Amino acid sequence: MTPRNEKTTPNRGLGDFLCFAVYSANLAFGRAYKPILDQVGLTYPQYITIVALWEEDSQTVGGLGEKLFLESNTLTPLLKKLEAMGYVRRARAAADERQVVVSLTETGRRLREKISTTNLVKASGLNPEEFRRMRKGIATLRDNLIKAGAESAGEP
Amino acid sequence: MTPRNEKTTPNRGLGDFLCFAVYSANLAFGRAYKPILDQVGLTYPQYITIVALWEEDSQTVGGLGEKLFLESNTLTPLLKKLEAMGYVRRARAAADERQVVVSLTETGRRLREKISTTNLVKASGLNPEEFRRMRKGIATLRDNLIKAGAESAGEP
DNA sequence: CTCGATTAAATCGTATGCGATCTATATAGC
DNA sequence: GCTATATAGATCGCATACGATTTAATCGAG
Repeated sequence: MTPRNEKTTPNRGLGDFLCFAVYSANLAFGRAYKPILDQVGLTYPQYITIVALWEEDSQTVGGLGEKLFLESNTLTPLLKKLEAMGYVRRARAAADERQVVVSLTETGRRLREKISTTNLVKASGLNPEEFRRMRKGIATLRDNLIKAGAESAGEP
Repeated sequence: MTPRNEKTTPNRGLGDFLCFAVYSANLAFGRAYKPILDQVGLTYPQYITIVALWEEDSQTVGGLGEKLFLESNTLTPLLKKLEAMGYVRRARAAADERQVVVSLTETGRRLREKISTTNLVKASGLNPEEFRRMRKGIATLRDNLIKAGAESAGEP
């Protein structure tokens, strides 16, 4: 019934999967950052959250989630840990008591000078131009995936 | 003491971080795969593990871990779930009882025909040539990060 | 003004990652 | 052949992700 069957499902290995390249590169980044972040007691996702707050302080949990592509179920526990460490404050918004505004403490702001990632940029092995192209390409890929998901979910 | 202080820590936002592009793209891939994998009851890491077994069946836990960049502490529970679902078998190697060999069941092999990722390739928005370049670029980036980590850890 | 619908966080359960440790097996020296 | 060491998985605890639900506050139609 199915002669020449092998051709229907070509023998693609892990190395042929773009998703695996991204998956494994993400693990590698987390491991590369670890020795640096250990010095200030941050995990990798906590660090990314701090970076978002350096860029714009005093954001709501929802606003932070939009930028980080995370929901409150992930962010709330993470932010509580950052608060317990003294890097951020969490306060209900006066205008809308449903919202929680997250702000950096002075200690949180000072982390910026304590965390140097220049070694990591070197470790990437990319020159500034390659670095920029790669970053843009991956961000576009991400946005394409999100857009396609939104379209197939809701109305096209 | 530190005049012109702003220049020492330039205002880089999330969008300037290659690591964040990779981090968020990885989340996006997991979400894009979800509706497809839900049909066969697999999670995204479980799927990647199955792909590794399609490429080469009957691997030890350690061998699988090398290809997936994962340790036994992550793989063992995942493989037990795949075994409970009937997609793989786990058996101690006769030659060396310390090793556990993981093999696909017939059901596990048949998943290959049931999971179609052509829609996802389209969703990436990349033509075959761009797709290939992106995949290679990210894999190289990953390998550079791993190499740099190994060098700074052990002897240079 | 009031009640149903909506929205923002938080909570809960499950599944990864991963450091640290444990157990069982295999190997090396003597 | 016996013991010390090394190796392969497994176990445990903690920190994300995330679907589903809950709680509390706001909004809106009447």
